[in-house]
Amino acid sequence: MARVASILLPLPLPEAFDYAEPEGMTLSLGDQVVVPLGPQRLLGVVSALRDGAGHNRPLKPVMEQRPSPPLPPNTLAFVQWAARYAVDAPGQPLAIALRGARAPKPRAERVIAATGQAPARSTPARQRVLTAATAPMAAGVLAAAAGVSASVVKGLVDEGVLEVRMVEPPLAFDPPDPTLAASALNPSQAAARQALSALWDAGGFQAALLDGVTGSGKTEVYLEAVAHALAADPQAQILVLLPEIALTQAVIARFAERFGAAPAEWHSGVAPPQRRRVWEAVATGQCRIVVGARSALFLPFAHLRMIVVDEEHDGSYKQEEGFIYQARDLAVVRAKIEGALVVLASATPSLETLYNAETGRYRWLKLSDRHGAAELPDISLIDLRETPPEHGHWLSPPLVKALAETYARGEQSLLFLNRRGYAPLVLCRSCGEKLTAPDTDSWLVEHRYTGRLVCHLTGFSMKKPEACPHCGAKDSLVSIGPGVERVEEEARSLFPEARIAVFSSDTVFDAEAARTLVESMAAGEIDILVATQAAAKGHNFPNLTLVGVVDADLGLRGGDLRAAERTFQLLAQASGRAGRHERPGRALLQTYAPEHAVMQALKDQDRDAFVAAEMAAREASGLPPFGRLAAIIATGTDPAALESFVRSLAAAAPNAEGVEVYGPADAPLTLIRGRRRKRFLVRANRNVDLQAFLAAWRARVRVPGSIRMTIDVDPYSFL
DNA sequence: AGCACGCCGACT
DNA sequence: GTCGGCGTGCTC
Repeated sequence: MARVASILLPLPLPEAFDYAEPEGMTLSLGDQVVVPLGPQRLLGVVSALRDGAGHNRPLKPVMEQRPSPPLPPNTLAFVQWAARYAVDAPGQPLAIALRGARAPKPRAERVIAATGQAPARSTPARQRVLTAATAPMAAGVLAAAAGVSASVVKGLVDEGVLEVRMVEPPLAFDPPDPTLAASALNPSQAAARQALSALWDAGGFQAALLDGVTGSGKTEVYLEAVAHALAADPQAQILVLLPEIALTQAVIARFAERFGAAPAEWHSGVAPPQRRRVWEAVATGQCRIVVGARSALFLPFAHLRMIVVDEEHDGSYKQEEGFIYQARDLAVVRAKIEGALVVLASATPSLETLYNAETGRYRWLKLSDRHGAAELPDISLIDLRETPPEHGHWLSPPLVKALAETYARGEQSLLFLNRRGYAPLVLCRSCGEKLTAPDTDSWLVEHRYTGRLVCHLTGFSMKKPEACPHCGAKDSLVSIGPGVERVEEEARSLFPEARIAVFSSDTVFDAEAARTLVESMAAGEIDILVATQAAAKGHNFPNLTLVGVVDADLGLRGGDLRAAERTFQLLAQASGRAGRHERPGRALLQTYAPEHAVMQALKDQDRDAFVAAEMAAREASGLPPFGRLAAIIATGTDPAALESFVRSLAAAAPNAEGVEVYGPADAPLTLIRGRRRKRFLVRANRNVDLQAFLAAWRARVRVPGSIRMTIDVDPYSFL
């Protein structure tokens, strides 16, 4: 009797589909297979095998068993766990896990090599080519190295002096050498490294919080912990997660320097053939270290022993679209499944992580010393009610004075404002209309560099109109509020001689541009840098001694659960940029609410006070980490259909002890891309199986085709 | 996710 | 009178 194979497909299907194992094929769990689905052929993974006796309907056979490495059992288990956690179809995380397996294989490369034969006629150009052709290389590279045109190279190939070879790209990664270049650690770092090594030696699942202020040298500590693991277990694989791609290059360079071999890189910018190479090397255990963004968590590690989540508090770990997950939380789960050590590192840990550290679930390792001679900056608050900026300006007199002093001393300043563009809002003086994107009710942001109005939510953009599109009044549009471009304009008018640059995702759109700007800042070629949060983290500017936060209250106005926490983290990071070397730094925060607990805690550099106040508030209302949240968002183009759906959804909510359902309510962003949006918020006690509740609820309703429903477990965005 | 089937507007 | 818009539903 033929066997039945359950095949998990990378599609939003509710379950695995069954296929027949054909004659002459022997499948194993995790095998990559190609199966028919309707008219298409799809790559899937064997998730179960059983005897075919008693099957009740004819099954299509598996078409092909791929020779590629199988998905390891732990990875499959993790994919299934993640799907249940997110209350989504297992095919969603599987699609992420197979992203490398589905990429095309790296193609053989054409290279040119010398044959040893001498040319019949030698010319200076030909001579230069032969001198340059020391090793096989691509034709274009050779021509460029010799400073000749492609035709010289081609002529030599035709004559047989050079030949074309096809070279298979290397699949293997160079092994890291843990003994190579150990960092010198200060006593505090050495103690933390010791503790991490001890946890690793203890074996099995272990979790630690590596908690140290900016500049305390967390990276060296985890590098040495990685070295310990690599040396102790020659099979051990290590994953380092970073919140954004911009940081990967710097971390990869550190690893390459420390271990003499570059680790594998994994994020959305990696080319497909390279992904395939990484995927297979990770699945076979050949690749030892991966540095990547959140999706690297779904790589098919054969023998994962350690995961580092750097900047664990960073909101970028929350994936908000498609398959919705929090990579930091799933990293802990993956470590549990693998029996590995997970290290969460941050200068401003999330309240969730601090809670776990306080309750002893995570080992809490504190780094106290700031590296070298650097001291923490002096932080003071500027009360904008007492010393407001001039009308239409955004820099208050005390901040302007500090900028002038810093500039006069030949030192650098950073003006931090977490707002792209010139002005966040454009309105008509004549009719009062706020300009919004079509089919969306979020404001259009004015960008002066490009002369356009941009919707930051949908990417819609238009040329700034001459007249109000609503009432037709001419020259009536006014720009309200500041963005980085406007602050730059103001700084230029105050300091016309100063070298001023803007660092935002509009001026720095890729890793290369970021590196160039960071280097020129580090080299002292910029006096005043105006930056969004793109520049708040990770970089080290020795001559930066003043950080001015233009609008410290910005984050507090959002009114969502983590507003205070995020503001504290962001401002602590931004002000931590100042004075990281010999010179003392200072940070000035412009605020209308200097008495707010967040501002006071920042001024006193008292993280513990902030955390204690915030924890007490969360505990009193049963919010995370003391309770759990989920959001349900329903969208639809037809308001009446949406309304009737959310009514039926509300009516279907199961009754459960320790669970409250709020809603339906209009989402703060009522309209996006022509779809109206409604939200429910679910709050549950920690001991409630929130996923089971949500799954049961969803099973009770039929979602009409015109309505889209999204479940967001542990939401970070409340829009 | 594809892809097909199926009912309502502007064209040869 | 058709070609085609994408709304709805199914794929082991």
